[in-house]
Amino acid sequence: MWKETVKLDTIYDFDYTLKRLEMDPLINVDRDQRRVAIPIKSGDGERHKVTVEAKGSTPHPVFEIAADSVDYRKELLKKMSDLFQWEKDLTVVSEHFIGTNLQQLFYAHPGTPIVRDFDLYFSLMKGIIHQQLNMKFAYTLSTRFVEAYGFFMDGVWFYPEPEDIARLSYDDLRKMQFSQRKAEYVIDTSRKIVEGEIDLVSLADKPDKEIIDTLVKIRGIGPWTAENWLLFGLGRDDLLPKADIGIQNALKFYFDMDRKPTIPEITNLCDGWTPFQSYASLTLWRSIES
DNA sequence: AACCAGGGAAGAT
DNA sequence: ATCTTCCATGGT
Repeated sequence: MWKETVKLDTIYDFDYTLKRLEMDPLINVDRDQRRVAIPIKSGDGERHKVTVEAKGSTPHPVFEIAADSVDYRKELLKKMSDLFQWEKDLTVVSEHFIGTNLQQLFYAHPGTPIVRDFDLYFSLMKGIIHQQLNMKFAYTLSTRFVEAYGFFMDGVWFYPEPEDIARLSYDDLRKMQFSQRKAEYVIDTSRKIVEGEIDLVSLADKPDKEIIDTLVKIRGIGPWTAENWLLFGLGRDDLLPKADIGIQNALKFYFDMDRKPTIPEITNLCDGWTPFQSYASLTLWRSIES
C-alpha cells in the first residue's frame, strides 16, 4: 500500500467531478469522503484499484492517491494525472473565455476539468451504447453490459474486454434490451478491434480530424460518437459536438432562445471558443445538470 | 399519449 | 454532398 499527495497549481472543481462520475452507477464514488476508486490496467495487463481522495477545499484541492502494489506506483500516478488532467491549467481556460459570449457561464462554473474515461475501449463502447438514449436508460444498458461481461474486483468494475464482446451473439445483447442495431454496432466494432482492423492505441496519437475520418467509416460510429471519443476518451481540448442534444439545450437556455439553435447558428455562436471548445462543451452540459 | 432522448444508417435527391 | 426517413427502446 502506498500513498502520494498531489497539489495542483490550478483551480479544479473536484466536487463537481465526483458528481459527474457518480452519474455512472458502476463508478465507485463516495461524495462524503470526496473519494473515487478507479479501475485501471497497467501496461503489463495487471488490474489495479487506485483511490483518489480530495483533501483541500475546492477550488484548490489537494489529492491523495493510493493503491496496493508499490511496484506500479509511478505508472499509476501518471495514469491518474492523465485521466484527471491535473497538468492542464484551468485558470488559463477560464481567462480565455473572458470577453467571449460564454464569460458568464465560466464565471458561474469555474474549474470544470476534462476527466477522461478510464479506458479507450470503454469510452468508445459507451459512446455507441449511449447514442440517442436518455441518460437513465443509457446507464441501465451500460450497467447490464458491464455486470454481465466485465470483471469485479475489490469494489470496482473493470470494463469488458473487446475479446469477450467479440465472441457474443447479437441475441446476447438483445436480451438486455439493446436494439438489434446497437447490438450489431457494439459487437461488430469489438470484432474489428480484436482483429486489428481498428487500433485505438495507435489512433490516439493522430490529429483530431484524422481520428474522426477513421472512426466515422465504422458502421455505428457517426460524428457524435467520434467527437465524444476524442473528448472523453483522449481528453482533447477543442471539441464541440454541435449535434448533441444536451449542448443544444444548454445553449438554448444560456442564450435565452425560444428554441434549440441549429447547427449553423451554433457555428456562429462558438466564434472565439477555440482552442478550448471542449471546456465550453463540458461547462454547457454542466449548466443544465440538476 | 405524444414527444423526447448527450444519433446513425440507408435511401432519395 | 446534403436532405429525409426510418430505426429501437425507455423516460417524462
